[in-house]
Amino acid sequence: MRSAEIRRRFLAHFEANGHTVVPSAPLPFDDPNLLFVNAGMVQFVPYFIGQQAAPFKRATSVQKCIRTQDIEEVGKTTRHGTFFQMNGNFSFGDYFKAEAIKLAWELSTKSQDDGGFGLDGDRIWATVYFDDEEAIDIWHRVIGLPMERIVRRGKADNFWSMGIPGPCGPCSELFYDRGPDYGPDGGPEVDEDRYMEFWNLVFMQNERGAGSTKDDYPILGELPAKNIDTGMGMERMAALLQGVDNLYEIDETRPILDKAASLTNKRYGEHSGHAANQSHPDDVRLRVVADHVRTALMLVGDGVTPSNEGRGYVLRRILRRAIRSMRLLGWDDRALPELFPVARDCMSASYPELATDFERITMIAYSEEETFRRTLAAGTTIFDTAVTAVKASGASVLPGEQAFKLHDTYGFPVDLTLEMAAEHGLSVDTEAFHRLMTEQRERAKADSKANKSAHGNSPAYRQLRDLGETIFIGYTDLTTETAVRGIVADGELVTRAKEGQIVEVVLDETPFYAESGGQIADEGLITGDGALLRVLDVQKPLKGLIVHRVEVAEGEIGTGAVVHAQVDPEWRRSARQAHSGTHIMHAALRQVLGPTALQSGSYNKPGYLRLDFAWGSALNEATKRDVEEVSNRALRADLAVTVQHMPLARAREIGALALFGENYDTDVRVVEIGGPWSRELCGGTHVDHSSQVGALTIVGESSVGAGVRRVEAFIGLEAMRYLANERALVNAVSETLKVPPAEIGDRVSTLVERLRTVEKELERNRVAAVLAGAGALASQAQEVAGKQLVAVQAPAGVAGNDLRTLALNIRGRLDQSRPAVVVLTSDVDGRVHFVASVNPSGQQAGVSAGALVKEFAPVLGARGGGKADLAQGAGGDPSKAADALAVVVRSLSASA
RNA sequence: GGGGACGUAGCUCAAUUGGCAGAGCACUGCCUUUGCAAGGCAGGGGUUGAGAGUUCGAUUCUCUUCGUCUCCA
Repeated sequence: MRSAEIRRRFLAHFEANGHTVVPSAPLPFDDPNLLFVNAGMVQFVPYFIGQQAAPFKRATSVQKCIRTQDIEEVGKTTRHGTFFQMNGNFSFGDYFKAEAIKLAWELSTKSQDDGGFGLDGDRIWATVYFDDEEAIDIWHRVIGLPMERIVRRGKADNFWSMGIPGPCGPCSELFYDRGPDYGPDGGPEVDEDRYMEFWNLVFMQNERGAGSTKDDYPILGELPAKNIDTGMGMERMAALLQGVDNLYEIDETRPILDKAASLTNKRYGEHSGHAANQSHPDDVRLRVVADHVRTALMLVGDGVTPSNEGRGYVLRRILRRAIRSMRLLGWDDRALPELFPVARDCMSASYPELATDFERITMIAYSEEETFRRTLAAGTTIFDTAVTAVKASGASVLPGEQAFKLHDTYGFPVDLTLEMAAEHGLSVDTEAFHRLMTEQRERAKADSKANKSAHGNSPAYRQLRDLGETIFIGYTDLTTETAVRGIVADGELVTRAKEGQIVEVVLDETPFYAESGGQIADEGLITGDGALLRVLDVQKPLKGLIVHRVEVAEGEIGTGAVVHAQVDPEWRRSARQAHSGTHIMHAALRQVLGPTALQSGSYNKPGYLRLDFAWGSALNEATKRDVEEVSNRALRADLAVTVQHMPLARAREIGALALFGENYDTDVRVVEIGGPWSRELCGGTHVDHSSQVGALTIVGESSVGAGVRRVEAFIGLEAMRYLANERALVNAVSETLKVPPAEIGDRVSTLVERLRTVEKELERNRVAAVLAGAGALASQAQEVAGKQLVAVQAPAGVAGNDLRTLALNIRGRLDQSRPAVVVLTSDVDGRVHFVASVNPSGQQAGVSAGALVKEFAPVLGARGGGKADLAQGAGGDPSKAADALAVVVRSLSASA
């Protein structure tokens, strides 16, 4: 049975049993503590912890998940994959243990003809928490599972919590016996390879307290509303139903593996035993490729782009690991263009957007491979020099420091270092390498820990949020009378704030828009009770909590005070223009460049907007003009801006654009400009008609990373002012150059050209003037101790580099077969500049320009120095020049 | 968020305790040669990313800033 069919049957089974089908949340999730969604229940957490009322009693989903903690183990074992899909069913205070167990059992064992998975019930085992008699009873008496296939397990295996105080509870896991080929008898306690876990049922029934370790915490009491959270591993079920050993061999990954094998002329499984730990390194590499390529496809599909931090870094690592695994298999060409289309064909049955979005996805992924190839090329040269150095020193071990530096600074993977070192007959000090890696890891960890305790998720916010949601009325009103619900100073709840303090204030309701969706926070005032608060920033640290950072400009403010909140209307008007302008620019970009140019981030504030979008190359002038033209035509057309609320699914149906990485509620706000002309999910504040935006002018276009470009524009009055400025500038230049504006370009380039020629000419003349006296000075050469010596005062005003040129020229005029020494001084604005130069013959005779300078410079009271062939310096008293030159003569005759 | 490295001619890169900014390829001209990565000679091309500091003197050292690459969290 194919994975897509497993998915379909799963959802159908639970939908038929009263569950609402909820689409998968995007992988990048709106939670600072979570890089990616890593379990099916993540998007339902607010319902489980009671922060929000669940809109449905029962839900089911197939959730995309990513786990990278064990990325090094991928391919080596059968159980680790970086991407997987968790099929789940959830109950929020509705059905509990009996129903959950029954639903799971039914679907697992129902015959395939009847829409089930058709597993043999006699080969299913269940584990339960050791004292969960209720679950044991259900398994045995209701389902009919014999007692010998019900296994009691401890807290580590069969008790679930989120790792922090909150809901928790026992679990029950379903295992399938894959038969004696896979390992010894005896159930999951003996061998979890033969007995494969495929479904975990969590019975959320208790409250847990704080604890020190993973399974050391008190279980406090029973929850008032009990919940069910289950997870059936899609890949595991697929492996069972497709009769393959592991998740790398199911229908959604095996074709990628086969493609990699055929490219590299490998035969998968040729050298490996049946058990996972008997895998040949090539087989491990093939599995890594299959796993990582699929994961990367899903990540890029969900809007993640490679970068050097956060989510983007995880993606980069995965892509690069895939590429270098191919390299280790012997494939040096571009690998991703061969593999991504295969991965797309594997996954698009369940995720059709991968096919429609494929051009954008590959643009990002392939350009990352190009970047990596450049990195590898640079690293290889550095590697080669390191190897030559090691060989030259007669050693046979490449130091760990070298391997670490290659990895840390130049991004050259250590496994490639190992492989290439071996080709040169060298080993690598891996112990030192790992020590350095650990040091770096600890540095980063210590830092992030120090950072977390500093600010982060303050409990004060949580307390305030528990008092209820802040009501946002800013879509319709800019002022309101309301009460101060709480004040936070330095992360602590306080009751009062004095004049001059900067604190955070939470109100019962607010017209202030908190920064989100790229729109900057509102500015304005909060007054009342004799106090005047200037609003500096507005943020939403928790869902449903709006926090105003304010400066207490006058008076004092206390909790409970009735205040008047007033958004600056001018500010808001401009902010609305900018935000609507962003949508218009986005639509215009997609109209001109095609649907690939999808927004990946934005920022807008009064008068200004910035939009990042997926695109591989710089926009030329004509394209920028086109985008501007389309945008401004939309403004002129005076399109109506409308806002409506609808279910997320409906919004997707009508093609509303959703931003990557944003987490949307099931009920979303859709902003339309001219109906279908621009349709985006957005919580921002907008104008009523596009003409109110006024004007839009692009002022910059740049790159923000591989495959992402950024446009910046001015909006409304700012756009007009910008253009007016430009016009004034052009007029000024036109007037100065005395040419019409249209001819400025030509005029400037001829001017620059001419200036350059004249400067060259001037330079030549100056040098010629300096060198004019060279012959005369050279003729003043004297013989001192068998050496030619020119030690003279050059004309005044010949400074630094010119003096050097002169000295070298004079030196060139002397007999090169014999030692020649030139020392010149010059009076430059009351300071002496001097140069000494010795020809090669003179250096051989033991005369050093540097040493000479050190001898006579003190006579002048100056400093200088240099090398044997040339030395120079400056400073001191010009009247001592003759004395200094005399020192030179004495020194030369003495050295003879 | 923390660490490392790099910004030099159109491109790829040099420049030994701070002391004449170079090479190869590309470009222009001439010569040689009937051509398909030809040879010779000559030449043009630089604000050493930007700004400040230390110094007689900074591509080199220090600080700031911008950009690129990279590792870790």
